[in-house]
Amino acid sequence: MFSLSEENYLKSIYHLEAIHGKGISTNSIAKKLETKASSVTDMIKKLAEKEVLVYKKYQGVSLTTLGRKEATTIVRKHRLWEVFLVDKLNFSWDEVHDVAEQLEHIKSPKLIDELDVFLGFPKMDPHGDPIPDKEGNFQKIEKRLLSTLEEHKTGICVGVNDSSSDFLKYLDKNNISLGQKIKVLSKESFDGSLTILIHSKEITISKKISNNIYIQ
Amino acid sequence: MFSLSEENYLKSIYHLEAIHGKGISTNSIAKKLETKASSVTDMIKKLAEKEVLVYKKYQGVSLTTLGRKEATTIVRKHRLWEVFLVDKLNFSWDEVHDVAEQLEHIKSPKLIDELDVFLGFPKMDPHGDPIPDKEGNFQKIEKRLLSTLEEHKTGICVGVNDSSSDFLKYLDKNNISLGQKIKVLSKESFDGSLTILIHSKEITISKKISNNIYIQ
DNA sequence: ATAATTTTTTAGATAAGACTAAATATTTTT
DNA sequence: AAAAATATTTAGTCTTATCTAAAAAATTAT
Repeated sequence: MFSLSEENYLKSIYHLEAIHGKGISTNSIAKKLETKASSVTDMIKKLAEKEVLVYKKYQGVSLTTLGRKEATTIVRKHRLWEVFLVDKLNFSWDEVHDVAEQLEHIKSPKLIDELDVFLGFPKMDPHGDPIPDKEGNFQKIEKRLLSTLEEHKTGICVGVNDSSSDFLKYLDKNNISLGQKIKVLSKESFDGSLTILIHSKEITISKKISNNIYIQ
Repeated sequence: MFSLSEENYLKSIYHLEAIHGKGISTNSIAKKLETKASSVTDMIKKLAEKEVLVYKKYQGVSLTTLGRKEATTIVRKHRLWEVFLVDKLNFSWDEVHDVAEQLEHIKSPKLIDELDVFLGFPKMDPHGDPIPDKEGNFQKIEKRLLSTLEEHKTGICVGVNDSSSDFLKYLDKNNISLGQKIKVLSKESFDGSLTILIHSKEITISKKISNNIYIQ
């Protein structure tokens, strides 16, 4: 059984491994969890004893199979709760994160599997992220950043890279949502900003924005 | 904002006040929470500083209006989640308590009010206990213990006094559920056991059982 | 009303998890 | 390859919530 804190470490390391591969540094974990590197060292030692990750002084950490399984379960719970909040309780996609962050720590295998049934085994959460099934498997969808799309080409928004309320509200304001067609009209080479066509309206978005939108 | 531990103290004191009135003893709180009296003293001081209860050394404690409001909210959350688990996720009434005990601590006013809407503003939880509304009001239902019913009289089961899985499973096994008609055929004066008619079947139940069933 | 018992509080200790500051490794720069 | 900069770990402290053991107050019994 893992504490709330341990679960949050596992989840963060899992997400960091998805981006950077094995060998996650103490500092990057500290940044992600908004804590201090010294706290991370302490916790890492504890988690290594529980055999959910491998740790060698001054080298990064890597999840074991056991650790990855545990982390996947937490991610599954988080994303299923997000679907519940949006589909059943009228939450918008920018309101779900903080609540799901709490709900993901509820311990009850029956709860989460019945929730999955109740929701109709959804494959995606409201931000386009895949939901692992009971066994921890999920489909990896093809996607690329909007910022990599060439001029005059069109893509369909399939996900976001940042689930903060601020960013999602910005997207809402500009009518950018999942399934939305986006055409790149022009690219400014100086700052990487894009002028795009969305809902037959032209808008210009910064590189930072286009770096957080996934298309297909 | 209250910690998980503080919330559990508030809830226990609230339930104890409902039975014994104001002035709850350190020891009774300790028993209810399965902790030590010394721990209770510590926590009581803390809660008194937060003005959710009144505490005077060597005298019991009483909730303030603020404290009662906070406790009512926790009870509301607990009971709404129980309804959700039974109505939507196929839990039986003996499986909900432990999970609801976790869910009641999730912090999000929107979550609980939307859940209330989603469930259709239920007035009762699966054990027949009333659910406080958004303002903290709930209807107090008339009820008495089955053990107080006279011989040859009939009542309808409207609640239970113990929500432990063991007790509820016993009731299931004997076809005793909410709304069920129960007729007392005879009362054994020696040990208080009752022979009752339920579902046109005669069964004998101990005093301890009849002391945990509410009828109307 | 005094003794015995029970209840409650105090004092001091412990564990989890976080922090600061200092020490030690490692990496990067020059 | 030494110096500078960065990253990581260690050592010691703090907070929250708990515990045990002992002291103090209140209650009950004689």
